[in-house]
Amino acid sequence: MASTTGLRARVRAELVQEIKEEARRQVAEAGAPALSLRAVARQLGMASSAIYRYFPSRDQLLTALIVDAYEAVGATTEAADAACDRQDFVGRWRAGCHAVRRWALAHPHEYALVYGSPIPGYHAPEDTIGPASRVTLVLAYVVRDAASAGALRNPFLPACAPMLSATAAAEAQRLGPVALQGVPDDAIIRALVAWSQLFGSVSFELFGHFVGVVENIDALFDQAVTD
Amino acid sequence: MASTTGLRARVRAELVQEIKEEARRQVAEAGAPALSLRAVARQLGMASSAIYRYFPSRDQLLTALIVDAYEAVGATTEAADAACDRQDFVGRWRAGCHAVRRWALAHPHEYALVYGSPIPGYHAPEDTIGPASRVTLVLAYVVRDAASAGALRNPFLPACAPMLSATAAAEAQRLGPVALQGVPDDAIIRALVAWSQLFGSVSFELFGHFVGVVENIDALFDQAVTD
DNA sequence: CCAATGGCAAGAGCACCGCTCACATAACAG
DNA sequence: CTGTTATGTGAGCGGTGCTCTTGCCATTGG
Repeated sequence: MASTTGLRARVRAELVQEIKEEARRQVAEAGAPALSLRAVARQLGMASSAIYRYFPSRDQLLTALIVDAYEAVGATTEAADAACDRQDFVGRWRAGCHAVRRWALAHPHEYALVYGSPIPGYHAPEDTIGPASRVTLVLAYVVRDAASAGALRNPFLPACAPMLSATAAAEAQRLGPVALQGVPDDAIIRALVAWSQLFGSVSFELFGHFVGVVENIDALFDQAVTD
Repeated sequence: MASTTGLRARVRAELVQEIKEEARRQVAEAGAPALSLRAVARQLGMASSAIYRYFPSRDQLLTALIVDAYEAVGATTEAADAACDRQDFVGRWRAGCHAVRRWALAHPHEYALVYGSPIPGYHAPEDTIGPASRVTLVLAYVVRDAASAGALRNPFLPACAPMLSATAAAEAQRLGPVALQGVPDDAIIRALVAWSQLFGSVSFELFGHFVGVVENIDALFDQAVTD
């Protein structure tokens, strides 16, 4: 059992990897719409039709890239969080947010792939929601840990909060059964707001609706919104 | 002088309008990438090459649609703001935000066109920045009016604020020379954060990163972030 | 009132795209 | 060794954006 499977399966896996690498290179260079199966095949020195032995369609290839991108940003965010003092909740939160932003600036096209406009006819298969929630879970755990440590500031939420509680609980349930147990509803909502704000500013920065400011914006944002 | 220009120019303008309408229909139906000049020409009963008499390229057609979309969302936002009591700053702010969100939900593909991932090789020409700032200006004016009326809450910004002041002033200058005169820097920054948060949550909702909650999220968001 | 100019539509054509299919070929299982 | 199965090939279909030549016909100048 020198090889986990036959030789054939191994070279196949390698080729799948090569195709994805070349495709990722093209996406990083010219964006997702410019990804061409024929160009990938040309670059790899094979017939264009051979690609279809490994990916049944262009969309499936893109899906694979999307999953990889989710995993990549999730991994860097987890790493940034793991490098922090576990009790420094503010630091962990900021580290996570900055990791997301840094990754986005380093891989703008891949960021657009996962957090930009979706492919028009595209519906995400189930394989993507797991990797997609990795980065979300990092921040959710920070909030949970802070809550369980009693480090969350007093709520200053207005009167409309009660009607939100039910939906907040449902949202927490969807995110992950154990992610947000025992976290006050208002904290969940504030975290949700902060979470969408993070990706809003990153998108604005990346897509050119901003000019400068943003490093400061990001540094300010978490300090103003979470605790 | 029954016609502003010759008859020829008028029928030309009509045809330009027809092309844009059909193109907008296609974009609204299947998204920007699915826009096909040939399909537009087919629908209009003309040869595909004839389109190029009116739009030099597919990108130019898309640019025209982008400008129109900016104007549309800007107009509805302005209308929503104009319908409010001028002194009800919270109400004006909320009305503006909800107008943006309502328009986005009604025209998801056009929203993606202007606030989603940019076309990869695309650089916005100058014609777009004017219409683009219409909706921004509405909210900026609300902040300015609230500031001049002294209705802004006390700042609760942390120590990093000073270094932001210069960039905030520059940002305000860029936005429009008269838009944010006399507004405290910290208010500008909070407005900027709120502004990106608005589009962040709208994008999340539209692009499927949310499930429910969002109506409440939006109602909550402005109440928590501005005054 | 006629003729010339120039905007306009049409169609063929180029290079590219995603994708399919029939066919050769190589590696595997028995 | 033989049959099966997975893999690579090339032609081909219909689609795309875009260019170019050709010819029509309305507007305009004389």
